[in-house]
Amino acid sequence: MTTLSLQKKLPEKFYQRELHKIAEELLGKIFVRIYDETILAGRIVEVEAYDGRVDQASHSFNGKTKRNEVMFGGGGSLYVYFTYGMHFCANVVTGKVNEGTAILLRALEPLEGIESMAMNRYGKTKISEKEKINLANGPGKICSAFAIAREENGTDLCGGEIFILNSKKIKPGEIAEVTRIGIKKSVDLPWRYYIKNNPFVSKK
DNA sequence: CCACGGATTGGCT
DNA sequence: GCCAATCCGTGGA
Repeated sequence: MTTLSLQKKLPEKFYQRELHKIAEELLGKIFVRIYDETILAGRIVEVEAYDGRVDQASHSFNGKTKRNEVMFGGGGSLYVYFTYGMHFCANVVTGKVNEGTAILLRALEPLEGIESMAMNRYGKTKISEKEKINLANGPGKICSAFAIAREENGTDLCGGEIFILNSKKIKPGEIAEVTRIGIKKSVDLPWRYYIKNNPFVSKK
């Protein structure tokens, strides 16, 4: 193992704070899933914030439904949804109960369990550098590589086999704050955050 | 009840 | 750069 084991798991309190503060702090942290006795891990390099109180692009904007109820459950769990008939996307739920805020994981830099992630996504263990770049540089790709699907919706990030490890904060100057991708509403909110010059970011 | 379209991806032009 | 693939939650009738 690497230095991963020296890092601490982020506690519930980390998630029960202000959405955008958490979004920026999530950059650089390590998203981990223990899956089939293998450690899968990637550094978070790109996220997007969604706030149903003011943001029409958020799934939670029109209030609680069966689909989005996890988003209203308070910080510290994983909100997974199915879209375009074929992809899953994973969000870190933030804030207080009934707030309806979450952070979409948009890109990870693969760190551990790369062969296992490659098998999940490409059906093979040996991949090229180009395939490694493409392993988790998109919200649907993350879920494919980490085998995250409907069953993982609502997973507690503080008590199970999916969690986030702490790491040094990324300096403000290293963080880009730009508009979000793939939405039709609230398109001008600069709520996409990524680590500047990181090759694993989905789109510059 | 039914039609619409989406927080995407990858392949083809 | 454009568009098909492929479900199903959601909202309007």
